[in-house]
Amino acid sequence: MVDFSSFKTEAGMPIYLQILYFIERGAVAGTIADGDELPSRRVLSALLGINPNTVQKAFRLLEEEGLIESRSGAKSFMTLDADKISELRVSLLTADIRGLTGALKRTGIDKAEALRLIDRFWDEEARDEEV
Amino acid sequence: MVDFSSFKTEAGMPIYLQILYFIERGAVAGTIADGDELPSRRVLSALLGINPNTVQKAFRLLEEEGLIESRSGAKSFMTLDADKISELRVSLLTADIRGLTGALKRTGIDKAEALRLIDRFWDEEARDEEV
DNA sequence: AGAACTGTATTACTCAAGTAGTACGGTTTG
DNA sequence: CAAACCGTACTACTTGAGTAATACAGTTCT
Repeated sequence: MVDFSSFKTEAGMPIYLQILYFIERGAVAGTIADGDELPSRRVLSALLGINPNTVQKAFRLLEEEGLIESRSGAKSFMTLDADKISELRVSLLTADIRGLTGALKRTGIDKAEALRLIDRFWDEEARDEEV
Repeated sequence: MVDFSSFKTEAGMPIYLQILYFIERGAVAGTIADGDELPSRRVLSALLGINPNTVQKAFRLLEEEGLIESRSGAKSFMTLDADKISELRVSLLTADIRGLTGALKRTGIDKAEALRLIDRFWDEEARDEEV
Protein backbone atom coordinates (compact mmCIF):
# COMPACT_ATOMS: atom_id res chain seq x y z
CA MET A 1 0.00 0.00 0.00
CA VAL A 2 1.36 3.39 -0.98
CA ASP A 3 2.11 5.21 2.24
CA PHE A 4 0.77 8.75 2.59
CA SER A 5 1.72 9.19 6.24
CA SER A 6 4.55 11.52 5.31
CA PHE A 7 2.33 13.56 3.00
CA LYS A 8 1.59 17.06 4.18
CA THR A 9 -0.33 19.54 2.07
CA GLU A 10 1.10 23.02 1.95
CA ALA A 11 -0.20 26.28 0.60
CA GLY A 12 0.93 27.79 -2.69
CA MET A 13 0.53 24.72 -4.88
CA PRO A 14 -2.70 22.97 -5.98
CA ILE A 15 -3.39 19.92 -3.86
CA TYR A 16 -3.85 17.63 -6.85
CA LEU A 17 -0.37 18.56 -8.05
CA GLN A 18 1.08 17.92 -4.62
CA ILE A 19 -0.42 14.44 -4.71
CA LEU A 20 0.82 13.90 -8.26
CA TYR A 21 4.35 14.96 -7.45
CA PHE A 22 4.37 13.00 -4.20
CA ILE A 23 3.72 9.79 -6.10
CA GLU A 24 6.02 10.64 -8.98
CA ARG A 25 8.86 11.40 -6.62
CA GLY A 26 8.13 8.26 -4.63
CA ALA A 27 8.35 6.22 -7.81
CA VAL A 28 11.65 7.80 -8.84
CA ALA A 29 13.07 7.52 -5.32
CA GLY A 30 12.00 3.90 -4.99
CA THR A 31 9.79 4.33 -1.92
CA ILE A 32 6.83 3.40 -4.14
CA ALA A 33 7.16 0.16 -6.09
CA ASP A 34 5.46 -1.65 -8.92
CA GLY A 35 2.26 -3.38 -7.85
CA ASP A 36 1.78 -1.24 -4.76
CA GLU A 37 -1.88 -0.72 -3.93
CA LEU A 38 -3.14 2.84 -3.81
CA PRO A 39 -5.63 4.12 -1.24
CA SER A 40 -9.05 4.65 -2.78
CA ARG A 41 -10.07 8.15 -3.91
CA ARG A 42 -12.53 8.37 -1.05
CA VAL A 43 -10.21 7.11 1.64
CA LEU A 44 -7.37 9.39 0.65
CA SER A 45 -9.65 12.39 0.25
CA ALA A 46 -11.09 11.80 3.72
CA LEU A 47 -7.58 11.53 5.08
CA LEU A 48 -6.64 14.87 3.55
CA GLY A 49 -9.96 16.57 4.23
CA ILE A 50 -10.63 17.30 0.57
CA ASN A 51 -13.03 16.22 -2.14
CA PRO A 52 -12.60 12.81 -3.81
CA ASN A 53 -12.53 14.50 -7.19
CA THR A 54 -9.40 16.39 -6.26
CA VAL A 55 -7.66 13.09 -5.62
CA GLN A 56 -9.19 11.73 -8.80
CA LYS A 57 -7.68 14.57 -10.78
CA ALA A 58 -4.20 13.56 -9.63
CA PHE A 59 -4.87 9.87 -10.19
CA ARG A 60 -6.24 10.44 -13.66
CA LEU A 61 -3.09 12.27 -14.66
CA LEU A 62 -1.00 9.45 -13.21
CA GLU A 63 -2.99 6.96 -15.22
CA GLU A 64 -2.46 8.99 -18.39
CA GLU A 65 1.26 8.78 -17.69
CA GLY A 66 0.93 5.03 -17.29
CA LEU A 67 2.16 5.04 -13.71
CA ILE A 68 -1.01 3.60 -12.20
CA GLU A 69 -3.73 1.29 -13.43
CA SER A 70 -7.37 1.71 -12.49
CA ARG A 71 -10.23 -0.63 -13.25
CA SER A 72 -13.63 0.86 -12.70
CA GLY A 73 -14.95 -0.53 -9.45
CA ALA A 74 -11.71 -2.12 -8.32
CA LYS A 75 -8.70 -0.73 -6.53
CA SER A 76 -5.83 1.03 -8.25
CA PHE A 77 -2.27 -0.16 -8.39
CA MET A 78 1.10 1.20 -9.38
CA THR A 79 2.40 -0.09 -12.70
CA LEU A 80 6.09 0.68 -12.76
CA ASP A 81 9.03 -0.78 -14.56
CA ALA A 82 12.62 0.34 -14.95
CA ASP A 83 11.93 2.02 -18.27
CA LYS A 84 8.99 4.03 -17.01
CA ILE A 85 10.87 5.17 -13.94
CA SER A 86 13.86 6.19 -15.98
CA GLU A 87 11.64 8.01 -18.45
CA LEU A 88 9.77 9.73 -15.63
CA ARG A 89 12.99 10.83 -14.03
CA VAL A 90 14.19 12.34 -17.28
CA SER A 91 10.88 14.07 -17.94
CA LEU A 92 10.86 15.65 -14.50
CA LEU A 93 14.36 16.95 -15.02
CA THR A 94 13.72 18.05 -18.57
CA ALA A 95 10.73 20.19 -17.72
CA ASP A 96 12.61 21.93 -14.94
CA ILE A 97 15.76 22.51 -16.90
CA ARG A 98 14.11 23.74 -20.07
CA GLY A 99 12.11 26.28 -18.08
CA LEU A 100 15.17 27.63 -16.39
CA THR A 101 17.65 27.70 -19.21
CA GLY A 102 15.12 29.59 -21.30
CA ALA A 103 14.60 32.15 -18.57
CA LEU A 104 18.31 32.53 -17.96
CA LYS A 105 19.12 33.06 -21.60
CA ARG A 106 16.61 35.85 -21.83
CA THR A 107 18.63 37.74 -19.25
CA GLY A 108 21.61 37.63 -21.60
CA ILE A 109 23.78 35.39 -19.45
CA ASP A 110 26.18 32.96 -21.10
CA LYS A 111 26.45 29.29 -20.35
CA ALA A 112 29.66 29.45 -18.34
CA GLU A 113 28.32 32.08 -15.99
CA ALA A 114 25.03 30.22 -15.65
CA LEU A 115 26.78 27.03 -14.62
CA ARG A 116 28.95 28.92 -12.16
CA LEU A 117 25.90 30.57 -10.55
CA ILE A 118 23.99 27.32 -10.31
CA ASP A 119 26.99 25.65 -8.74
CA ARG A 120 27.08 28.37 -6.09
CA PHE A 121 23.32 28.49 -5.47
CA TRP A 122 23.10 24.77 -5.10
CA ASP A 123 25.34 24.89 -2.05
CA GLU A 124 23.68 27.99 -0.66
CA GLU A 125 20.29 26.33 -0.66
CA ALA A 126 21.74 23.23 0.93
CA ARG A 127 22.82 25.45 3.78
CA ASP A 128 19.37 27.00 4.03
CA GLU A 129 17.73 23.62 4.34
CA GLU A 130 19.97 22.57 7.16
CA VAL A 131 18.57 25.42 9.25
CA MET B 1 12.36 57.22 -26.39
CA VAL B 2 12.14 53.59 -25.40
CA ASP B 3 11.62 51.61 -28.59
CA PHE B 4 8.80 49.08 -28.64
CA SER B 5 9.05 48.26 -32.32
CA SER B 6 10.58 44.87 -31.56
CA PHE B 7 7.96 44.09 -28.94
CA LYS B 8 5.59 41.30 -29.85
CA THR B 9 3.00 40.01 -27.42
CA GLU B 10 2.67 36.26 -27.27
CA ALA B 11 0.17 33.95 -25.64
CA GLY B 12 0.87 32.12 -22.40
CA MET B 13 2.13 35.02 -20.34
CA PRO B 14 0.19 38.06 -19.06
CA ILE B 15 0.76 41.09 -21.26
CA TYR B 16 1.68 43.33 -18.36
CA LEU B 17 4.47 40.91 -17.42
CA GLN B 18 5.69 40.80 -21.00
CA ILE B 19 5.95 44.58 -20.95
CA LEU B 20 7.66 44.49 -17.57
CA TYR B 21 10.23 41.92 -18.65
CA PHE B 22 10.78 43.65 -21.99
CA ILE B 23 11.88 46.80 -20.21
CA GLU B 24 13.85 45.01 -17.52
CA ARG B 25 15.74 43.01 -20.11
CA GLY B 26 16.29 46.13 -22.17
CA ALA B 27 17.78 47.84 -19.14
CA VAL B 28 20.08 44.91 -18.38
CA ALA B 29 21.07 44.51 -22.03
CA GLY B 30 21.74 48.23 -22.43
CA THR B 31 19.26 48.88 -25.22
CA ILE B 32 17.31 51.05 -22.78
CA ALA B 33 19.28 53.79 -21.06
CA ASP B 34 18.92 56.18 -18.16
CA GLY B 35 16.75 59.19 -18.99
CA ASP B 36 15.02 57.51 -21.90
CA GLU B 37 11.48 58.72 -22.35
CA LEU B 38 8.73 56.14 -22.17
CA PRO B 39 5.67 56.16 -24.41
CA SER B 40 2.58 57.25 -22.54
CA ARG B 41 0.19 54.63 -21.18
CA ARG B 42 -2.39 55.55 -23.77
CA VAL B 43 -0.04 55.61 -26.72
CA LEU B 44 1.55 52.27 -25.90
CA SER B 45 -1.79 50.64 -25.15
CA ALA B 46 -3.17 51.83 -28.49
CA LEU B 47 -0.08 50.46 -30.19
CA LEU B 48 -0.60 47.05 -28.59
CA GLY B 49 -4.37 47.09 -28.88
CA ILE B 50 -4.91 46.73 -25.15
CA ASN B 51 -6.26 48.79 -22.28
CA PRO B 52 -4.17 51.63 -20.82
CA ASN B 53 -4.52 50.08 -17.38
CA THR B 54 -2.71 46.98 -18.51
CA VAL B 55 0.27 49.12 -19.46
CA GLN B 56 -0.14 51.02 -16.22
CA LYS B 57 0.12 47.80 -14.25
CA ALA B 58 3.54 47.12 -15.76
CA PHE B 59 4.70 50.70 -15.33
CA ARG B 60 3.59 50.83 -11.71
CA LEU B 61 5.65 47.74 -10.93
CA LEU B 62 8.62 49.28 -12.70
CA GLU B 63 8.21 52.41 -10.64
CA GLU B 64 8.10 50.38 -7.43
CA GLU B 65 11.40 48.85 -8.49
CA GLY B 66 12.79 52.35 -9.04
CA LEU B 67 13.47 51.77 -12.73
CA ILE B 68 11.17 54.50 -14.00
CA GLU B 69 9.94 57.79 -12.64
CA SER B 70 6.43 59.09 -13.20
CA ARG B 71 5.01 62.48 -12.27
CA SER B 72 1.26 62.72 -12.43
CA GLY B 73 0.36 64.57 -15.61
CA ALA B 74 3.84 64.47 -17.12
CA LYS B 75 5.69 61.87 -19.11
CA SER B 76 7.64 58.98 -17.58
CA PHE B 77 11.35 58.40 -17.84
CA MET B 78 13.82 55.65 -17.12
CA THR B 79 15.91 56.19 -14.01
CA LEU B 80 18.83 53.81 -14.27
CA ASP B 81 22.31 53.76 -12.85
CA ALA B 82 25.01 51.11 -12.78
CA ASP B 83 24.03 49.92 -9.32
CA LYS B 84 20.38 49.49 -10.19
CA ILE B 85 21.17 47.62 -13.37
CA SER B 86 23.60 45.34 -11.62
CA GLU B 87 21.10 44.72 -8.85
CA LEU B 88 18.36 44.05 -11.37
CA ARG B 89 20.52 41.62 -13.27
CA VAL B 90 21.32 39.70 -10.12
CA SER B 91 17.70 39.61 -9.03
CA LEU B 92 16.54 38.28 -12.38
CA LEU B 93 19.17 35.57 -12.30
CA THR B 94 18.60 34.76 -8.66
CA ALA B 95 14.89 34.20 -9.06
CA ASP B 96 15.41 31.93 -12.04
CA ILE B 97 18.17 29.90 -10.49
CA ARG B 98 16.54 29.45 -7.12
CA GLY B 99 13.41 28.17 -8.81
CA LEU B 100 15.36 25.65 -10.82
CA THR B 101 17.76 24.35 -8.23
CA GLY B 102 14.84 23.84 -5.86
CA ALA B 103 12.88 21.92 -8.46
CA LEU B 104 15.85 19.82 -9.44
CA LYS B 105 16.72 18.88 -5.89
CA ARG B 106 13.21 17.67 -5.28
CA THR B 107 13.74 15.08 -8.00
CA GLY B 108 16.66 13.68 -6.05
CA ILE B 109 19.35 14.62 -8.54
CA ASP B 110 22.84 15.53 -7.35
CA LYS B 111 24.71 18.67 -8.25
CA ALA B 112 27.15 17.11 -10.68
CA GLU B 113 24.42 15.51 -12.75
CA ALA B 114 22.38 18.71 -12.68
CA LEU B 115 25.26 20.74 -14.05
CA ARG B 116 25.92 18.16 -16.72
CA LEU B 117 22.28 18.16 -17.83
CA ILE B 118 22.08 21.93 -17.91
CA ASP B 119 25.26 22.06 -19.94
CA ARG B 120 23.70 19.74 -22.49
CA PHE B 121 20.27 21.41 -22.55
CA TRP B 122 21.78 24.80 -23.04
CA ASP B 123 23.24 23.76 -26.37
CA GLU B 124 20.14 21.86 -27.40
CA GLU B 125 17.96 24.92 -26.96
CA ALA B 126 20.43 27.03 -28.87
CA ARG B 127 19.91 24.68 -31.78
CA ASP B 128 16.13 24.91 -31.42
CA GLU B 129 16.21 28.67 -31.61
CA GLU B 130 18.18 28.67 -34.82
CA VAL B 131 15.28 26.86 -36.49
C1' DA C 1 -28.14 -11.48 -4.33
C1' DG C 2 -26.89 -7.63 -1.72
C1' DA C 3 -24.05 -4.76 0.99
C1' DA C 4 -20.05 -2.13 0.84
C1' DC C 5 -16.83 -0.94 -1.35
C1' DT C 6 -14.52 0.77 -5.86
C1' DG C 7 -13.67 4.20 -10.12
C1' DT C 8 -15.81 7.78 -13.17
C1' DA C 9 -18.64 11.34 -15.44
C1' DT C 10 -21.20 15.63 -15.19
C1' DT C 11 -22.16 19.72 -13.36
C1' DA C 12 -21.57 23.67 -10.44
C1' DC C 13 -19.41 26.68 -7.08
C1' DT C 14 -15.53 29.80 -5.66
C1' DC C 15 -11.84 32.68 -6.11
C1' DA C 16 -8.05 35.17 -8.00
C1' DA C 17 -5.74 36.99 -12.03
C1' DG C 18 -5.95 39.57 -16.03
C1' DT C 19 -8.00 42.97 -18.45
C1' DA C 20 -11.15 46.73 -19.51
C1' DG C 21 -14.37 51.02 -18.70
C1' DT C 22 -14.70 55.24 -16.83
C1' DA C 23 -13.76 59.30 -14.36
C1' DC C 24 -10.76 62.47 -12.04
C1' DG C 25 -6.91 65.56 -11.42
C1' DG C 26 -2.11 67.31 -12.77
C1' DT C 27 1.19 69.15 -16.53
C1' DT C 28 2.46 71.19 -20.67
C1' DT C 29 2.24 74.22 -24.44
C1' DG C 30 0.15 77.38 -27.52
C1' DC D 1 -6.66 80.12 -19.84
C1' DA D 2 -7.84 76.36 -22.48
C1' DA D 3 -7.01 72.47 -25.22
C1' DA D 4 -4.58 68.33 -25.36
C1' DC D 5 -2.01 65.77 -23.46
C1' DC D 6 -0.37 63.15 -19.19
C1' DG D 7 -0.63 59.69 -14.85
C1' DT D 8 -3.78 57.51 -11.52
C1' DA D 9 -7.62 55.62 -8.85
C1' DC D 10 -11.81 52.97 -8.67
C1' DT D 11 -14.86 49.76 -10.26
C1' DA D 12 -16.43 46.01 -13.08
C1' DC D 13 -16.23 42.30 -16.40
C1' DT D 14 -14.23 37.83 -18.06
C1' DT D 15 -11.91 33.74 -17.82
C1' DG D 16 -9.65 29.77 -16.16
C1' DA D 17 -7.99 26.98 -12.38
C1' DG D 18 -9.06 24.58 -8.44
C1' DT D 19 -12.24 22.33 -5.89
C1' DA D 20 -16.65 20.38 -4.56
C1' DA D 21 -21.52 18.04 -4.95
C1' DT D 22 -23.89 14.59 -6.83
C1' DA D 23 -25.15 10.65 -9.33
C1' DC D 24 -24.06 6.51 -11.81
C1' DA D 25 -21.83 2.11 -12.88
C1' DG D 26 -18.49 -1.69 -11.97
C1' DT D 27 -16.11 -4.99 -8.57
C1' DT D 28 -15.55 -7.71 -4.54
C1' DC D 29 -16.83 -10.63 -0.90
C1' DT D 30 -19.79 -13.02 2.13
